[in-house]
Amino acid sequence: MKNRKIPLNLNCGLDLVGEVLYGKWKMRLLWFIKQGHKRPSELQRKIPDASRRVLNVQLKELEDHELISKVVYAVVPPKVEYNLTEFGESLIPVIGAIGQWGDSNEERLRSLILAKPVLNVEGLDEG
Amino acid sequence: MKNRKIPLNLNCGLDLVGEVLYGKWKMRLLWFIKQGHKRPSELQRKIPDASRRVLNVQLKELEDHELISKVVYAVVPPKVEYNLTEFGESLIPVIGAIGQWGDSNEERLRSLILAKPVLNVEGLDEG
DNA sequence: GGCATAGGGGATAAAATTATCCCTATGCAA
DNA sequence: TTGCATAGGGATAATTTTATCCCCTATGCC
Repeated sequence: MKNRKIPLNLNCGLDLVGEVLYGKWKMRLLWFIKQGHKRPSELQRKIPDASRRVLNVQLKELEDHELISKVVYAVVPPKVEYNLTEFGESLIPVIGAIGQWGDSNEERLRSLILAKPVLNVEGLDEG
Repeated sequence: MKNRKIPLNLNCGLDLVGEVLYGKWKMRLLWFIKQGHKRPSELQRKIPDASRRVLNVQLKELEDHELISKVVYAVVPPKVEYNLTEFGESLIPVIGAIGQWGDSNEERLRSLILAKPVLNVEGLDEG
């Protein structure tokens, strides 16, 4: 999301959404914040597969895109809270729809995704 | 989508959807196919920013994930048609919701995305 | 001083995704 | 014979996205 070599396509709604929602952890972040997990450390615990650093970066982008707002409390140790903006809230039903489709088709998706075309499997000599 | 070094996360619906829908042109491909643009050359004309090769690759993945089906006619010059499967059809409302959110917020999104933090602008010497 | 907490971020490496280049094949038209 | 339209794909380069490493802030407490 820095200086791009390849120009952005911002032709249609899908392009625009992609720019703010593409990002491995972004939808999950929005979702968990919506569920009340507002602090960075909580989010990290909710998404242990992502490093703290990565979550920070993606949170920053969500903030830049005005989907979430950040409150920094002047206390020690530091305390930070993220909240959905109204704009971000309006995206929740969309994310909900995506997640629900995934949940509804969980088994099928899982097997499709894990099904790799059989090739060069050791032990399957053809000679 | 080949041999991955980093293991897949398939924890929740969002992860699963991501695996089949992440891909710069995939949602657009599904959408255009739904609208009746079924042949590769038509799709290419609809999405001129993507190369023919790239569309082929993504179409193949959509096919592998059973969201579309492919019909090859034994004619010359070659003729191919893609159609949404029932599974792919079920995804259309979701894509519709995403695109609609983007369309509804087009102006705001466009300015947010294009708004880059001012830094090192030439002509703004600070000394 | 050393440690714990809670949060941040620069630099760089690694991985994944996209794009580019160039080749295949067929029949018809100029 | 070259050119065009149709469709497909291997190999590799370029770009973008994620991940890793390591260090930083500030305060209170033992």
